[in-house]
Amino acid sequence: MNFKRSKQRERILEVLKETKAHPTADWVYQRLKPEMPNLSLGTVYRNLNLLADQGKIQRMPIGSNSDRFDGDTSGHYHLVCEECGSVQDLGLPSFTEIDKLALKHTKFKIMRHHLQFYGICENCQNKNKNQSPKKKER
Amino acid sequence: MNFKRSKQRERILEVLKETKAHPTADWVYQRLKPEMPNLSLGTVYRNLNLLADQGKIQRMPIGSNSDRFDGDTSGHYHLVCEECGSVQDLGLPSFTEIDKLALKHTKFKIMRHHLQFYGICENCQNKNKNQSPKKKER
DNA sequence: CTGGGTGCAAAATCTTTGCAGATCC
DNA sequence: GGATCTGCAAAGATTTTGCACCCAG
Repeated sequence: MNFKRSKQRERILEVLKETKAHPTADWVYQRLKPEMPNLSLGTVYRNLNLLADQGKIQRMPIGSNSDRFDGDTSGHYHLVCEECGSVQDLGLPSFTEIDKLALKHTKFKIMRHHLQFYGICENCQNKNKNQSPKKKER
Repeated sequence: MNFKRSKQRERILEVLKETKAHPTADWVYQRLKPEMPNLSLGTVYRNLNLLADQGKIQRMPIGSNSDRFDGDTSGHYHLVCEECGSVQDLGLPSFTEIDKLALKHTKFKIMRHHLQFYGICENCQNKNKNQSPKKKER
């Protein structure tokens, strides 16, 4: 494939690099819509997929309703709040030894791993002191 | 909630306990359709969600197009083939210490974690010796 | 000029849901 | 008998795609 540059793709990548929000396609779309009124959601999807295939961003398997993407491609893990669905980075580097350890237990050709922690974020912990729990994130 | 038993729910749970396929809702539906011709996909979804909420099965965050479920709720990790999309269990118990380690790095209230390895399964490794790679599992 | 990229809208997937009738206790 | 479940079909939500036009190289 011979890629050309496009303003849209460049901005999408920039937005992902700038934020810590681990956004969905629609979040990126809403974020860019004001400055690019003609932007279409289809374009956002196409470029997110393209960038992920090129390894410039990461698709995140957190099991939420919609795909999320991370502009930080360094090895790191994620905290997923089961109350509000938010995602944060864990300040802990990826354990590269895990792949080697797993290799010993399978004939699978392991390339990488993803690790997510599930729980309740600080914000929701405080909220719940006064309120009853709600919300169900699939 | 006051749950009643239903033939459908029982069979759905049994099917999940019996298989190693980490199936999708549709897989379960197709599997049961012959013996329960009136079964509807909506019922399968409802019961999978119910069983997952009750902790009798696990919803798997592997980032595939459709949700997958695991009837094995013991702590264990998964191997996801990026070629064919199949999922296998890794013969390695869950590292419970990981949660404690992560706790030290965040105020997040961590309840559990999920770990997936991505790569190429044995089957696809052999196939690729003669063929060109194909397929793209989102 | 020409092949990739975009916008738009339609289509494709996957999942949930409202409702009437069936089932469980 | 009454709450819970199911089947069915319609609706929702998310993501992909066909096509005509646009733009980078």
